[in-house]
Amino acid sequence: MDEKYFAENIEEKWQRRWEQSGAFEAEPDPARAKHFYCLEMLPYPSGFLHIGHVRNYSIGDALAWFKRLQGYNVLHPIGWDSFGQPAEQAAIKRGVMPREWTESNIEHMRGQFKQLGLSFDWRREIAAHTPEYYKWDQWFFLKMLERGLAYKKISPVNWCPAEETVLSNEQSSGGVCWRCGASVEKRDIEQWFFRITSYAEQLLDDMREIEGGWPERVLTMQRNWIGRSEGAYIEFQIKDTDERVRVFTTRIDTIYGANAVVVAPDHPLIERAPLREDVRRFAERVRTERMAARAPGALEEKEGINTGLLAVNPFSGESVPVWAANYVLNEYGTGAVMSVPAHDERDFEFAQKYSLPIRRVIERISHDQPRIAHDPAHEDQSVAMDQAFTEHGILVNSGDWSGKLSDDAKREMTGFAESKGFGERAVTYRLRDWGVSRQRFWGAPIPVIYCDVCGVVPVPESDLPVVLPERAEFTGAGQSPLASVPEFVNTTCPKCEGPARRETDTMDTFVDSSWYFFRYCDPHNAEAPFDREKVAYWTPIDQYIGGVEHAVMHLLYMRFWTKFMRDIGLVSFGEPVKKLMTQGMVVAETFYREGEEAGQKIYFNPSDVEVVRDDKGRIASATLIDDGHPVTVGPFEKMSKSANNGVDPHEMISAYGSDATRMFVLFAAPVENDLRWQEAGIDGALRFLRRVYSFVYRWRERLRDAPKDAASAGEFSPGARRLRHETHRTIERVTNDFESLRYNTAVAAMMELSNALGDFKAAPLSATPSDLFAVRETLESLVLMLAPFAPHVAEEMWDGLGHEGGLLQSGACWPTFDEALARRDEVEIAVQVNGKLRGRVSLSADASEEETRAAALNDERVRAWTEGKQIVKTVVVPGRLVNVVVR
RNA sequence: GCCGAAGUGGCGAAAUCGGUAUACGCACGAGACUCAAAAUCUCGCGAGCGCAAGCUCAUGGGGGUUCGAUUCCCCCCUUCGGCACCA
Repeated sequence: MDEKYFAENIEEKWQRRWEQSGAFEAEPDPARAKHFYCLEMLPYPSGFLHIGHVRNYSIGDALAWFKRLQGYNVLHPIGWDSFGQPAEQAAIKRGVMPREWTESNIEHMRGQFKQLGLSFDWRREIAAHTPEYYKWDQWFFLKMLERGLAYKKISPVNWCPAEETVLSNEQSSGGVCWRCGASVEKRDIEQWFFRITSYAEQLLDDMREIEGGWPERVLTMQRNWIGRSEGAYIEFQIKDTDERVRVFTTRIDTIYGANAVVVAPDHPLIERAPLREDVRRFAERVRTERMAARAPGALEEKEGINTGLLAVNPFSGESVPVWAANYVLNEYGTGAVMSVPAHDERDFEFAQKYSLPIRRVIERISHDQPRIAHDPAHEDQSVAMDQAFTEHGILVNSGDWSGKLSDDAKREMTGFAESKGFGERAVTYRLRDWGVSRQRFWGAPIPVIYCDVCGVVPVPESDLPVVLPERAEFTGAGQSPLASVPEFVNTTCPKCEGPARRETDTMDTFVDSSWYFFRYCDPHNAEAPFDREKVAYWTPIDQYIGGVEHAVMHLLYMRFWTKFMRDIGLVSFGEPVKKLMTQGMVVAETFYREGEEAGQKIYFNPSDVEVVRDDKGRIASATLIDDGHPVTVGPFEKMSKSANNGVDPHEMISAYGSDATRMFVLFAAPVENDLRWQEAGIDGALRFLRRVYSFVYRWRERLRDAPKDAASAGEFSPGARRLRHETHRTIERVTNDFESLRYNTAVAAMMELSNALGDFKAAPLSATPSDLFAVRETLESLVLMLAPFAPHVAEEMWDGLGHEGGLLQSGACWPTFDEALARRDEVEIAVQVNGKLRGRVSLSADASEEETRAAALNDERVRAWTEGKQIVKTVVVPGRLVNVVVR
C-alpha cells in the first residue's frame, strides 16, 4: 500500500487480478441457496459511453457487489443491443459497413466498461447482431408463427416520395425527410405483427404479481397504455345503403345525445361509400399529416368534414350526419365513434368548432332538488353549456330510459341492444399489435420465404439462422438494402424446391431485448435458446435497472415475451422481473459550433464554457474560453440517446479515477431523479476516498495488535464508545439504504462516519487496545461498505488492513451491526409552543411520555413563552418533540 | 393533445410514518501549516432585523385540513419522460 492514493496506480492492477481470479464469474450452484440476478438494461453500442451509462451500470454494479458481500451467488452479465438504425445511417453517410461500425463501437465501449471496473461476468457477453444470437430471434419468430401470434397485415409507413424509401419516425421528424427535406407521405404496405393484444388481459392481471417490486408510476403507465375499457359496440345503419357503422362506446347511457357519427379518415366506410371528392382529399391529407406529426402538440386542432352520409341512431331512430375527423383513430376500437358533445370533452370541442348541436342527456344527481325525469322544457333542445359534463348522473331526454342512473342505464341499454341485435357488450384495448417489420438491413432477417406456388413458407428450423449478407448497397434511397442483394433474396422453396424469394424485412430491435436476459444464463448454447435448468436457477431477474424512458414499450414487450415463453413451455413463470428500478434521465448540456462540413458539429467540454442563465435556469448565452479569447458557442442541446452528443466520461475517469467517478455519480442525486450533469463536486468524492485511504494507511501497522474481540479489549473511553456507536449506526443506515437503492444517502452516511473517525482523538502510537479495537472495527466496516461504490480502492485498503487474496476470496462479508450499540442513549427533544420551535431538552432515550412533558414544560425558554398563558393541551411525540398549545 | 413524474440555500441534495427544514457534499469566506503554492487540517456559511440574547420570513405560486404540512387535499405555473419505426 502506497502512502498516497492515486487511482491510476491501483485500478488497472485490481482489474487484472479480478480477471485472473474470475472474481465475477458465476455458475449455477444448487448448494448455494442464496442467488441473485442483477441486470442493467442492454446498452446500444453507440460508440462511446455517456454519463447516463456510467450511472446505470454503477447502480447495478454497486448492488451486485453488495449482494456478493452478503454471500449471494450473483449473476451480473452484459451484452450489446447491436442491431438498429444508427449503424445503417453510418453506412449511408460514410460508407462503413454496419457490422464494422458496430463491432468497432462495441470494442471501444467494452474497453470503457472495463476501465470503469464493472463487475461483469464477461464470459457471458452477447451481441444481438451475431448469427448465434439472432438465430434464436428467428426461432422465436417461427414459434410465434406456429402459434398464430405472428401474422401479416397492411399497415402504414412513412414514405419519402423523392427517394422512394421507407423512413423511421425519427428520420421523418417535422414531417420532412431527414436527407432530402421532401414532405413525408404515408404508404400502406404489408408488414409482420405480433399479436400482443391477445395477452392484454394477462398483462394487466399479472401486474398484481409485481406490485410492490415495480414503481407504481410504471405500472400506471402500462395500465394506461394497455387502456382496457368496458363498453359496447353499437351499429348505426347508414341511410339509403346496406352499410352499417359499428361504433364503440363506454357511455351507451349518453346515446340519446349523439349528434353525429364520426369515423377515422382511414375508416373502410370512406373507401366504400360514394363520396364527394373533397371528402376523399381531406381523408388523404389527414392520414399523411398524422404519419408525420407525432411531436408534442400534434393534432392540436381537431379537424373534420361532413361526408354527407346519414346514420340512424338505433335507440332514438334519429338520423345524424356522418363526419370524418382527425381525432378518431382507426387503430382504436372500431375506428368510429358516436359524438356526444354534451358529455365528452373531445366531442364538445369538435361540436363547438363546427357548430353542431349539443344536447344534454345526463344531469348531475341532486339530492336537495330532485328533478323531473321527463322535463318537457328540455326535450330536443340544444342547451347552452360551457363545457362537457363527463360524470355519471341521471338520464334525461332519453326516451324510456330517462330517469335512470348512468350505471343502471349502461347495463340495461346494452342488454336491450343485444336483444334487438344491433349491439353487444365489448371490452376494447388501446394496446395495438406489435409491428415488427422493418424495411431495413441492420436487423435479424425475418425467416420467411415467398413461393409463387406454396405462398408464405416458414424457413425450416434446421436452416436457421438466415444470415445477413456481409455487404450491400447503402444509398438511403429506394428499397431496403437487403432487397438489392440477389444472393440473399433468391432461394428455393423449402416445400416444393422451386424458385422463391426471401422476406427482406428485418425485425424490430425490441425483439432482441425482449428475451436477452434468458440467453445470459446460457449464452453460447448452439442447440437451443438456452438450457431450461440453467434458466430455472437464475431467473426471474431479481433486480432490473434502466432508464424510465423504457417504462412502457421495452418492459411491456419483455413481459409479453416471457408469457409467450411460458406458454410454449420454456419457463415456468410469466413475469420476468421481480424488482424494477427506473433511473432518471441524465441531461447534460452540450455545446457545439457548426463545423466546416455540412452537418458537422464540433463539441466543447462543458467545463471550458462559461454559461449565463436566465431566471428559469435556461441558457441565455455561452462563451467558450479559448486561449483567453472568448468565442460564443451554440446552439446548445440536451443529451439524447440517439444523437451521439453526450459528454464522454473518459476524461473524467482519467482525471479522477473510476472509483471517484462512480461514487460521485451515485452520490450526486437519488437514482430515480433526473440529473442535470455537472462535473463540479466530483472533487468531494475523491477527497473522501483519499481521507479514508490515509486513515487506513496511518493505522494499519498498529491495528495488527488490536484485540480480536470487544470483550478482551478492556474499558472503552467515551470517545471510543461514541465512535463505536457511529460505526454501528452507519452500518444500519447504509444496509437499509442499499436494500432500497438509496445510494446518495448511503454515501453521505459513510462520509459522516469518516468525519467521526477524524474527530476521534486517539493517535496510533498512544492508542489503547480498546481504541485500536474501535478504530479497526470502524475502518474495516467502512472499507467493506465502500467496496460496492469504489471497489478498486476498497480492495487496496482491505489488502492494506492485512487481508490476503482480495475481498471476494478472503471471506470478507458485509458488516453487521449491534442494535444496542446503534441505538442512542440520549435524545434531544424539540419543544414547540403553538407549533413554533422554542427550546430543546436532552433526555434519556427511554424517558416516559410524562417525564418528557415535564422536562419540556420546565425548560426555561419554554416557560418564558407559556408564562401567564393558559395551556390548552400538550402533544408529546416520544423521542422527538413536544408541542405546547397555549391561549 | 393524451399518459406518467418532478420543483427545497449560490449549486447537487437531506428530512422515507404529518413532528427540530436545509444532514452530506460542492462553491465561497476566514484561519493554521508553508519561503511560496498545491495538498491537508480547523472554523463559518438560507434571507432579513439585532451589539447580543433572540425575533421574523422561507421548501414553485395561491387556497384548505391540522396542535403541527417539504410531506395530505384542491386550483394554477414551470420543467422533464413516453406516445407504438431512436433504443
